[in-house]
Amino acid sequence: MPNSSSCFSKMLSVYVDLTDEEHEGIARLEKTERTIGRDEMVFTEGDVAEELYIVKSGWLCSFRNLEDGQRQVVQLHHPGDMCGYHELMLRQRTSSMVALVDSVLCPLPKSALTKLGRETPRIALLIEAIVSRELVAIVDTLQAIARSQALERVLHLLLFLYHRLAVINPLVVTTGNFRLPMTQSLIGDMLGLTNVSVSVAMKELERMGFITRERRTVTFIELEKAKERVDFKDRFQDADLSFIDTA
Amino acid sequence: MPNSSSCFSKMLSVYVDLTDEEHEGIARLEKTERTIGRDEMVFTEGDVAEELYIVKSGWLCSFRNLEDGQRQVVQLHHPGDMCGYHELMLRQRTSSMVALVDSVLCPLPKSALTKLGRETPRIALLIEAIVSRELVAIVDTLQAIARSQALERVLHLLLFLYHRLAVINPLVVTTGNFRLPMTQSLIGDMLGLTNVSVSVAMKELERMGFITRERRTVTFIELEKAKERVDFKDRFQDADLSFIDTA
DNA sequence: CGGGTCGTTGACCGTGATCAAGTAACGTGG
DNA sequence: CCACGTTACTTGATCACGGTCAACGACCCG
Repeated sequence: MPNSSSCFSKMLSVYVDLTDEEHEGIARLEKTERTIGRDEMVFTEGDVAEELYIVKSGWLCSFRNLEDGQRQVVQLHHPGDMCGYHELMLRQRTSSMVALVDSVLCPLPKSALTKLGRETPRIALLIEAIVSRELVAIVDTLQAIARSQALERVLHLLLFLYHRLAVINPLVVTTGNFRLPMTQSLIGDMLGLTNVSVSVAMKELERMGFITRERRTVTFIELEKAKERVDFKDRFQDADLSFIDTA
Repeated sequence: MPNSSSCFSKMLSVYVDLTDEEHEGIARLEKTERTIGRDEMVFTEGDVAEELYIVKSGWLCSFRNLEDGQRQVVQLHHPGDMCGYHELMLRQRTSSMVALVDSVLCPLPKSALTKLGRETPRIALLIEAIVSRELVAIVDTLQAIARSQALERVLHLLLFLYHRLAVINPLVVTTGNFRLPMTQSLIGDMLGLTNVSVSVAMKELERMGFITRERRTVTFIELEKAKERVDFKDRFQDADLSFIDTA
């Protein structure tokens, strides 16, 4: 399989030019594959955390089951993402991970990072940078939850997904639409809402002319107005990794 | 200044035994110091992000000013923390940072991480691990905000601070108390509440016998009951970094 | 055709926001 | 050391958003 077909390489290449050696290093990481069917669990809260994953294809979701029966969705994972690194320092999984659609993962042991650091230090740094950006994305979500109401929360999520998916699929930009394989309950569990308020919010977003919906496909009609409405910042732009080469 | 006095070394040593070489590597990072007075800004949203910091002493806080005049506190920084790394991959600061009390920082350029990766790869990995744990902490906050009410949110924050401060100051555990140099408005801005509900929540926590307050000092009376109440998980325990040495 | 999941709609209610007034603590200068 | 002004905290009244409960409708699959 040619290197160029690696989603992870593709994601990294958005930000730096990879050398042949680095391409090979990544290809080695993706040697093994694991196929996950829809609704299948990759791991469960409390499991011993030994691996990280690179998402080759599909959609996955990390979540926690709370004591009172509620659920908190922590993160969504798309092709090209690294995931499962929340427990890099911890013995046990702090969340469970489930596939929302049939997916393919490349598992790698935590120690692969040690190796990576020695052999291709630039990649190791890049991963560090990407983790830190993921942190910014989660803070964005936190802010949306803490400081805006249902409508804005839902709109923020849709905008985030639009921009995230556009990175690996330019079609999203040209058509303005993307598939959203999440139930409204799941969206609610991500945003601290109930399925009811998600339903109301999405209807209202449609009525206001921001989006249209067709089954599970969402189309943005007024992207710019939408971004303005929630003061959306695209963290996938504005990258600057020049520090990696100057040492 | 002897290496052992470095807060950062102390934090790292909690999890791995550092070699002399590694101690020296850290000491080099902390060569320069910058003193920050109370209420002084370290950097502001939109600034070009060129540095990271290690907190030598004090309390600092990262926050964002929202369009509508609200504020979102993103993170608190204590002695031994690394901070300012949210923008590792980004050109511009996504938040501002201010000192809550007189503080001392050690600034280091982003490129120091590149150097660190080459010279003391274990430390680089450790930093990576710590960043990922910070991510877990922020997810914990997100969960508290999204899925619990005012009383529980405030209690969660107090418990977090108790355990965080205990890492560097054993006195916190023996006395059960710590200083909280935050106004209730600031606490509200962290938890998505108003100063009013924070006030009510703290009064109620006192009435219920979880804590007592004396000025800005908080004392836990019923620590275990409190942890149970919010299902608090101490992320500063349960560390496992064995993967760092096996490569 | 029938069972199940998912989404929509409506009625009611509770938590916390908002507004406002009053109290306590702090810092500054006389 | 006190008088003053400022900031922080407390308390109460009102209101709105979203939760809860429930029923219904749409779509999917066997």
